[in-house]
Amino acid sequence: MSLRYGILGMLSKWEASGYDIKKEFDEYMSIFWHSHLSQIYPELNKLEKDELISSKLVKQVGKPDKKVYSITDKGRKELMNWLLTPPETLKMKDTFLMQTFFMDNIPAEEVLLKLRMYKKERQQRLEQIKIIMQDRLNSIKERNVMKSRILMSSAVLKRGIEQEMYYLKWCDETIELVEKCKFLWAKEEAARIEHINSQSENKEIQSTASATYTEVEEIFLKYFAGLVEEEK
Amino acid sequence: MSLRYGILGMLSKWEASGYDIKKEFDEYMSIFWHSHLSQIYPELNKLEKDELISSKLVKQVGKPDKKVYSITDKGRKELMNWLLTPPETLKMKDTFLMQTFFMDNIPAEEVLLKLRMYKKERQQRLEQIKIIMQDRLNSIKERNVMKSRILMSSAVLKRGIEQEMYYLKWCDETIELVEKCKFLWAKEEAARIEHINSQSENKEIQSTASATYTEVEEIFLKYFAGLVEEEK
DNA sequence: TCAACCATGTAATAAGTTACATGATTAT
DNA sequence: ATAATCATGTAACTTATTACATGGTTGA
Repeated sequence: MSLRYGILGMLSKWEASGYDIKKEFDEYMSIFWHSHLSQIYPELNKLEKDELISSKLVKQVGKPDKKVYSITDKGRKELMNWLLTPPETLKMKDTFLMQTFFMDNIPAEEVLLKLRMYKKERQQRLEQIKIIMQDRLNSIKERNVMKSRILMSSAVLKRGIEQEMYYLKWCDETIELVEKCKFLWAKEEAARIEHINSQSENKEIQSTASATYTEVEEIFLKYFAGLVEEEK
Repeated sequence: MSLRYGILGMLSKWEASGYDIKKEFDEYMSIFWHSHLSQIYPELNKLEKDELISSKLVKQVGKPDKKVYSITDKGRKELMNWLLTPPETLKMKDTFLMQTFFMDNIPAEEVLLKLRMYKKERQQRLEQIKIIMQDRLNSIKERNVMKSRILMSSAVLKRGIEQEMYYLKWCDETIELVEKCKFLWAKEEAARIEHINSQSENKEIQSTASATYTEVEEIFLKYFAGLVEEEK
């Protein structure tokens, strides 16, 4: 349902074609939403049928013609109505974090490799979004205008940048954690091999399979510093 | 596709029923994923048909019987394979941020109301997740064990807490920003009314419709402090 | 010349959500 | 009494993704 309002909101700012809207979803709006063209085009047709938007054909030179949509009064009312409605719960689908959650199943070196690769991905994304922000801030300064619209979209932009910044920071801290604790994988692997070689005394072996918390307490507390309330 | 591996990964840690898995998705795993029972049950059947997991019926007293699933060797191999695979791109669907992006369309007081309400929601979620973390950390300390499994799930937990903490901080800062800048809404509203009353000189009116950047520069720079690189 | 961009769509499939169905137990 | 928890599923529907289809222009 929200895609509908994402498009409607977008058209409350500027007139745009389906293609334009997709670009906005990929750039600025990618902080909170994403969508495919094959979903946007049918949705635009539905919105037009419901008379929340209207279209006009614009002929272009050197480029294919395009259908430019604008919001109607009815559409504006519908948008305002939705804005006063409680939001749907946040839906996160973070496959990388899911993999991380289960990464004890692969060797420590592979874990480090994955974390470093992902860090690069986040870093690139942060650079992208920082460029968008600099451009925006410069344009506001140059034109010397400030509107509630600019204010609210800037707030969202800030959230987007922070999200990336802190994800990146987490990557760094987690790489450090795994580097300091990779002996855990070696210990567990050794215990597994021992377990195969002598299956008779498996109870004794299981107790040596894991390290004690005391061995990593300092590293662990440093990793969680600032998040845990100190108990007295 | 990832739900499949979420379940498989879950079963690489403990044996569980569909109902148990759902609880884990709602609690610990909610940091990176969510799923309904009506999606989990069919997926479990598929996984069993593919021989990645196996089930046994466990009779219970005072409770309905349950089907407890465990991962097979084939399943463990499939999981490891997936773990070495690049993750799908992060998919965020944040309806609240979407609304925020378009909130210039509703009065400033409504914006503040929405921000304050959402802040409470995030706050409650943070409290929940902090309790989960405290329980986890205490149990590790008590039992005095440390395994790579605990390490990796703790890393994910940290990310979850940070996410909530910084979202909450953003709510606070954005509430402050809107409070300081709510005169923008009043100004734009006044200009709109003037525009209706005298449609002849609309060009002149549009120039007074928005405030200048200079009027809010100090507030704006404070809001973005730490995110923007200073230009010399 | 080959990829990328502009531009709009449909069709098939996959994934996710809500509603329906059943039924026992436990806590308020 | 009534709601919540435990437990497993199916059916209908909505949403999202990938593949297919078309075709001109621009830049490397």
